Amino acid sequence: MKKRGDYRQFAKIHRALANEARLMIVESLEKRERTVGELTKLIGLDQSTVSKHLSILLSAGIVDNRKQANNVYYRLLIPCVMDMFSCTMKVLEKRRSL
Amino acid sequence: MKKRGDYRQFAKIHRALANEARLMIVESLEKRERTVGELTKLIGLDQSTVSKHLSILLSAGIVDNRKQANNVYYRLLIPCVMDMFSCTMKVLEKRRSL
DNA sequence: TGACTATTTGGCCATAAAGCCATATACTAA
DNA sequence: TTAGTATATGGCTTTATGGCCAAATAGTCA
Repeated sequence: MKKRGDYRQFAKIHRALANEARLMIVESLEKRERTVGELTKLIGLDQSTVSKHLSILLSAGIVDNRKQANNVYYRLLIPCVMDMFSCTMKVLEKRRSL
Repeated sequence: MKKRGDYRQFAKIHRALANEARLMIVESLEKRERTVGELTKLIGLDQSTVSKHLSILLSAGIVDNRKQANNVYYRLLIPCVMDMFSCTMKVLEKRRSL
């Protein structure tokens, strides 16, 4: 990690994960792909809001999508994102132990 | 990862890493602790700005500090944060390959 | 004590993020 | 074609973020 642009990209990816709703989305995509409608029901925010969250995850490169009939299915592109969560969890544990 | 509060905490940690300057700070702390002054020189932003970035990392539980004479030394509390970067890098690689 | 150094805090401004509603687009099915 | 369903986009408001400057605080050393 050297160039200025890399930092920018890294920051963008972390920013994409810096929101409760998007974390819920990513976690729910761990097992299988889901439609926007399913995710909207799951998250409980306005459909347009969920759509915007998805476009943020998409442009960060964390998810991918495919269109089928009326639905757009989103899937997790980078499984190691879930591993990041285990580190995040360590931060929480450490903090609790202080 | 189940409770609403967990998502909030996770988001907070990722938000702390969602900024170029803070990423530079974290990376520079990988090898050794550093003073605010050293970090300020390294980052090239106003010293007060760097101080605020440090307090964000601190309250996220990512770094820790100790005071010695006139200086405050910051150190990386959770080394696995660096591992997260390797996943972030994978996101970038995947995206470039599309 | 007073001057000096290092760091933090408060105030302000400009920009970005997150939410909703209303509307537009894309596709399906009759 | 028309109606219906699923998703995305534009506009708006509120709140958060990131930067700087100026001032406050904490510690050192004559």
